[in-house]
Amino acid sequence: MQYFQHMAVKDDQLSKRERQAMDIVYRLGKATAEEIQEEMPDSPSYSAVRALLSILVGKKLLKHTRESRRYVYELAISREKARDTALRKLMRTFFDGSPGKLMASLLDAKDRKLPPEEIAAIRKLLDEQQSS
Amino acid sequence: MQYFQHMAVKDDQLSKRERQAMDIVYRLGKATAEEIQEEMPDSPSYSAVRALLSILVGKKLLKHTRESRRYVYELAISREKARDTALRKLMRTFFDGSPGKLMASLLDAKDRKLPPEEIAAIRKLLDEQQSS
DNA sequence: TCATAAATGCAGAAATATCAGCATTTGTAA
DNA sequence: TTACAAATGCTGATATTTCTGCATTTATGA
Repeated sequence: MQYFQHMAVKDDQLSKRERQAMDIVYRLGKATAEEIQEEMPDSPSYSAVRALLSILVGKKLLKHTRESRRYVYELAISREKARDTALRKLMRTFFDGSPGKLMASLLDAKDRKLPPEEIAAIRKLLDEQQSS
Repeated sequence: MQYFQHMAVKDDQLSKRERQAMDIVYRLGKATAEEIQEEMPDSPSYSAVRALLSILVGKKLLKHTRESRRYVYELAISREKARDTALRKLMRTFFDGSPGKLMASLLDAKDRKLPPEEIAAIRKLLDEQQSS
C-alpha cells in the first residue's frame, strides 16, 4: 500500500489492531513495542506488534526513535491535537456538535462527583468565557 | 464466527468498516442501508453495506425492523448508554479519567464560544453538584 | 391479478489485515 | 575483541474482512 506523505491518515481508516495500538499510545504518550503488546487486548505476539507498529509509522501516525538498542514509539502529532480531534468527533457523533450538551452530560451523571477545586476551576473558566 | 448472546461486542473489536457504520448509526440514531451507504467514506456498494449491517446485527450491536419493504437499522442498546461508554473511553484515553480535565479542555478552546444560556445551564448544574 | 421495481439472503471471490519465523543487526559486558 | 542476548527487518503464510453477483422475496399500482 502507498501512504500519503503530507497528511496523516484519517481516524476512521484504521484497522482494528491499528486502532487498538493507537489508543494505547494516545494514553501512554510513548511506549516500546513490548509495552504496547502487553496493553493490547488478546495480546498478539511480539512480532505481530512490531509489524503493526511499522505500518503505523509508514502511515505517519507514529514516529519511532532509537533508545539504545530499541525503538520507542510516540505520536507523530501532538497529543493535544489528537485529543482535540477526538473530542470534536465525539461531540459531532453524540452531542450534535454542541460542547454545552457534552458538559451537561458530564455533570449530569449521578455517579460522578467533581472535587470542589475542580468545580471552582470550571467556574473560573466560565467567567472568562462570558467576559471575553 | 460465533457471537456472544448476552453481551455486546466490545468497541475495540470492530473492523474498520464496522466502526464506520456504527459511528453513522450513533450519529443518526436510525438509518436505512442506503443512508448508511451514502454516509460511509469511500462508499461501498449497496450489497457490501448490507452484508456489513448483517454482521453488526449478528453481533447484537444493531437491530433491524422492517418498514414496509425495507429494513431500518438502529442501535441495539440505547444511544445514551453508547454515548456514556464513548465518553468514558475518551476520558480514560486523553484526560486521565478526569471529567474536570475534559471540561477544562472544552472551555479552554479559544475558537469555541458557548451561548450565554448554555453557560447559565452549566452553572446551575455545578450548583447542584456542589450542594448534593 | 400480475408485471415490475425494489428490496433481501446468501455463497464464495477478492482484498486486506494479522501474524510467525528466521536472518540480520546492535549493544553490552566479560 | 568477542560471545551473547536482545532487538530489528523482512518475507510470505494464514485469517479475517470486504465485496460482488445473482437468485429470491416483497410491495406497489396499472
